Amino acid sequence: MGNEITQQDIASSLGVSKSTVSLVLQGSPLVADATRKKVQESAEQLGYVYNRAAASLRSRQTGNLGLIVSSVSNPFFAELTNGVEQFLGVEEKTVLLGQHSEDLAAQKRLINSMLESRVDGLIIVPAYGTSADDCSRLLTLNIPTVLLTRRISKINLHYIGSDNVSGAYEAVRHLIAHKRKSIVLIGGQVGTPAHNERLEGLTRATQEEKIPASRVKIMGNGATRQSGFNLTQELIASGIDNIGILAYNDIVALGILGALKESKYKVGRDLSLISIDNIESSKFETPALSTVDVNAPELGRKAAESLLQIIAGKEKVKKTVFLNNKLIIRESCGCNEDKKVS
Amino acid sequence: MGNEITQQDIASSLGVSKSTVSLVLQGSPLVADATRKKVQESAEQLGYVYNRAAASLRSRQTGNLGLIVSSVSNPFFAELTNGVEQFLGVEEKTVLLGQHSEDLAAQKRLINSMLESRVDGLIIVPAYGTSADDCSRLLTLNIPTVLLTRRISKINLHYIGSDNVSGAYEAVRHLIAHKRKSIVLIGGQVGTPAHNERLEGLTRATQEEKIPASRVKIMGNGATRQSGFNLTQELIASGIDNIGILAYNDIVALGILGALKESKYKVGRDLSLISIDNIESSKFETPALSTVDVNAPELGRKAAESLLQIIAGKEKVKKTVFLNNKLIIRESCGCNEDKKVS
DNA sequence: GATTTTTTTTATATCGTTCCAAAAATGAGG
DNA sequence: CCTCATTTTTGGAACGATATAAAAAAAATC
Repeated sequence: MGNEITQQDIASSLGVSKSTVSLVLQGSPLVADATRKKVQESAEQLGYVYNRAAASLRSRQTGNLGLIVSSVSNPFFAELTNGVEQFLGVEEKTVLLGQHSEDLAAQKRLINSMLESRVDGLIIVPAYGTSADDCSRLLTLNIPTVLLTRRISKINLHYIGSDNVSGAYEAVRHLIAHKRKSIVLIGGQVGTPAHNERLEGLTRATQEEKIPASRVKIMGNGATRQSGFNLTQELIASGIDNIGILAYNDIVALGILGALKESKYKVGRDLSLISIDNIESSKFETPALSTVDVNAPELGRKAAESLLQIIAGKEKVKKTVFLNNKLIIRESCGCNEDKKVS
Repeated sequence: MGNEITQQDIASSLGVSKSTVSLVLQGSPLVADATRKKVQESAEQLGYVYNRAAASLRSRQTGNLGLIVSSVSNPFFAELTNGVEQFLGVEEKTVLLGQHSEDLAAQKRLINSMLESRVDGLIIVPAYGTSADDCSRLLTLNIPTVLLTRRISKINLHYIGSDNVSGAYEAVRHLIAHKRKSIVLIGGQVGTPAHNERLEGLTRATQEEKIPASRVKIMGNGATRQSGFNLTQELIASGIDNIGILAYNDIVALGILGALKESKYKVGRDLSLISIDNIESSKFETPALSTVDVNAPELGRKAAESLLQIIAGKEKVKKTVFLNNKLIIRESCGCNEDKKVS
């Protein structure tokens, strides 16, 4: 377990001061080239490993960034995580990962743990039901924070997400273009900003197209595959007639697909289904999912990029950013069954 | 950005020494109950946040553990990550996440970054082609390390993985029980330990059942959905007749399924398919995948548990642990088509 | 060669905690 | 009340780096 090599050891081995060594290892331009080279060689040769904890104690920057998501087993969050990690890896930052599984207590523990680790900043997909209060710590401590894909009302924090309203709007317009007579929104946590926004887009489209409210149905709650399955079974039991389904997200859509597979209804022909997210596997389903691409990896990258900007002090004012999304037409809407619809 | 609250501040506010405060916050039993309570209340009231970097500088324990996987976008690694994180979260450890995407240089950067963060230990799913040399740093620095699901030859490190040999063996025996006349192994990185082991299990089964070597085919390389798709197209072009396919893993199997969907062959009827892993979505595919359950979350948990043991000094001798797996019969093998096979 | 300017190096204090050994307080036994 | 054992508290060094300001060395100017 031989004692660790420190900058002092390098300094001693060369007869220079540890200040000089520190400067070299920080990549400072102040030190003479010849000296720099000597130091680097000695560091290499001695097997020196930079000690970030020690450095951060004095410099007040850890290079650690926290990422808190629901669960990486959910492909959407996995893609988000992937995007974040990809960007930050290149920037030589270290990612502390936490998963709250929609448990507020777990989320609280995670945030606290990351504060103890003195993360320079934090990217959070807040758990359902997170209140402004739950984030008060972040505000009083003034930790650079970006909320990702889920907003919290009455709180002044940066937010990056997809434009849910326009996404849902485009999707529902397309459903209606397929001559579907009624529209059903399946899944999602009713009352959350994300659900409200999708509902708003849906409503705007149905109103524009004069679909009476009686022909619009909202079926919550839950954003899992299982809940998509269950809700659809309910729906089938209550009777389906030429409907257009907007799935809260792809995961829910997979459950919907599963339930319909066991029924007499054929997706695309008897009904149209469009969801939101465009996770990687959605194009491989049968039928391939028509879905609104929110580009999760890009969302992750943008959040990470944004966070670094905030940390660098270049974004004083809290911003809310909606990334554009794009309706991807595949099979589940019915575009391969009847004539294509623009 | 008001200055931070330190243990000294708590101490001053109560007129005790910072040593006492430190003891309380470490949960030491040495301090009197009344004092403990005072300190805890004051800490709470002042909004104190423990500084782990400072603590670890002196105590030489960071509570940070590194996890390096290929990519969390791959559901198998996501489930592994989930298991690890779940276990360590409860143990109050912080997980530093890294993804190498099978890039050796990236992996090297990640390992180095984690060493700089002074992780107490490391769980690694090594990138393809990782040599003993690439891990020499870990050995000389004597960092507690667990290799997860992928072995590296000629290196003395703890390893936890699934029993590939028996998994492949059981799967292939089942394929043969379905009266499939030839056996094809699709996907995987040929030459890696994991591939060799699965091949060994396959070979043992085919030899036992007197399938001549001429009726056994190995199709590498690649462990992605796309490679499964491509290899299967090749296979179809070269002609299929009553074959049993062992897919290297579920992801590859998804590609295989995709390619066959476009062909005249029906999985289960014209051929049998069994894969390895049992990722969550495999039961939802059409047909549902028959697959060898390796229980990825459990592998992750066990790796984490094991790592903590090693860190605690309770596992001096390097161990290689194979977790049991279990063949899960669903549809893709054909058990729903013809009579069930035991 | 003396003076000024620029480049390079360094000494010292400091970050917030834990460790250690010793001091102080408390309790028990006579 | 004194002694001894036990419990509780404490001061100060230490961990390994960075920041700061000043010193030393080198280069430029006259």
